[in-house]
Amino acid sequence: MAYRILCVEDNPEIGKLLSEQLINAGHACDWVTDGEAALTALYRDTTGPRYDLVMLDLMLPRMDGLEVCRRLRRRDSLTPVLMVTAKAATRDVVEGLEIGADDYVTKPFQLPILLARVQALLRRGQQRASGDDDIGGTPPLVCGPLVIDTDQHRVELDGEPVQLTGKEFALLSLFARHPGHSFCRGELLDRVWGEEFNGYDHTVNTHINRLRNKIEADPARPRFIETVWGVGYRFTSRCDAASPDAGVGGESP
Amino acid sequence: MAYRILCVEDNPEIGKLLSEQLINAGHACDWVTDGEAALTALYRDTTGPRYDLVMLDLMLPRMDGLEVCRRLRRRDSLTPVLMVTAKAATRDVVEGLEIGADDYVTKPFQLPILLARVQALLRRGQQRASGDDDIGGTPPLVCGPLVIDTDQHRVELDGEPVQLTGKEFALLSLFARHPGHSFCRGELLDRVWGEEFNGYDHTVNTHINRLRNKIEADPARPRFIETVWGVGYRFTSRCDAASPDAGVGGESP
DNA sequence: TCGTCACGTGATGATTTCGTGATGAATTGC
DNA sequence: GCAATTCATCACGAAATCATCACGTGACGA
Repeated sequence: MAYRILCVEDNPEIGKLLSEQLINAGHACDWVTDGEAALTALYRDTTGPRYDLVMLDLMLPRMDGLEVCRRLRRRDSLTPVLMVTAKAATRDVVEGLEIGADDYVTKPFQLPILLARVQALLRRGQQRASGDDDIGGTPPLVCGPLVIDTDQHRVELDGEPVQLTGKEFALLSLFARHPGHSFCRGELLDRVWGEEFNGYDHTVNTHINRLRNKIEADPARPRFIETVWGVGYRFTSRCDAASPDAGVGGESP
Repeated sequence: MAYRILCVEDNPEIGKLLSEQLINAGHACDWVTDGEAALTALYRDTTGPRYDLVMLDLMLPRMDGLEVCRRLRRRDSLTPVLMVTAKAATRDVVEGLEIGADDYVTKPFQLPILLARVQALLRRGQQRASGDDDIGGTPPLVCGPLVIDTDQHRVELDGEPVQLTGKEFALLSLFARHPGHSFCRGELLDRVWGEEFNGYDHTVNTHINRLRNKIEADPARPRFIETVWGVGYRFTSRCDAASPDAGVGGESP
């Protein structure tokens, strides 16, 4: 799938090579040659992040790459930054990473490695980007036997499709994006129903109940959605208890 | 900021070095020495993701590091993986990243760089957990073998989850946030039960008792929650007092 | 118009947690 | 040593919390 990448590189040979390769890999790549142009490009659109990844050289005309990164991070801590530079000293690498880079590659680089690192960053960044309202292009979320495709609004359990209603799907995908986090009922109402909804907390119970009946082998002993007493509910990524003796009424406290 | 890290490394020198350094940096680090143990540790019976980061050597006994990563990714696309290995060939790096690693460091490594990369991954992973919304953000509280995660409303002892009730959890996390401080019963009632509660002081006793039964190996000789005679209770300040045998360490009998 | 479906609410029974009293053990002060 | 506190531990009923079912409503399409 196509991602938007900003390449900041003053060396024309390297810049040309990189943008060609990135476009070749199927991405949309803009290439600028100095720090101020980089910031301009990054902030051109205020409605959302303009790029899914920034490749940043450090020694740049008009504004240092570190400074670009610093300013970017001041406004946007999400867009992944990959520093590509000749500065290979230990303290340079550490400084770059501490300022907010997500990865750091020193020149001369192996092109395949650089591209693989780009892919890894895009993959990771994309998962993060899937907020509560899902935009297209998000890869499915895999949680053990559960596959949740927010894009297609589809859920599979052990390869079998599961039919969920709107609220059930919204609940499950919220849970799956925050495995382990304990949500209280009010929080769930806010995030799934919307803050303007004012109904009863125990509406959540009913929906959790219906959801469990669809995805749990034994709804009384839920494997995915646990009850946190006095708090709310929590999604589990306890994937290993796949099927050894699921459903057998053994009592092992 | 304390995070939970799993270090998979069969070389005892490097494993020791890494886990020491990570603990030194304030994290909770478990160290295993082969691939199967890694998977076991990752998917031990538990709720939620067990670790915030996995450091993975590739050449391992019993199961290849790549295979570990592959299997992990089959069930969990979120936990960040940092490969640390001597395999430095371009195709190795590319393969590792493609399989699902988020970063790849070759041996011999510069320790400061490695630690900076760990920090960068944790930072990114934390945002991933919080996403565009503001969920999460509170790293777990680590007191030696005790890990208290307010976010997930979860407690681990020596890596094993401990089931606590609401009051028990509130008590323990209050204690853990003030190690060494002696709380009298009235103070505990005020801060855990609320000032409007008017019950008996010795209600606290019962809850401390129940709590000890769950987290102390020998409740009669408490390691965490000490009794201060005539005053109240105190959480041990020697948080690093790991249990002698059930530690994070490798397999040194 | 009717049937179907998703959803919210109420009611009921089951489960878990909580507070209290009672009793025995540990500690302190004399 | 001995009495007086103070604490640990256990059991039990009350209260809080949760699971489950049934029903009514409104939306939507046949």
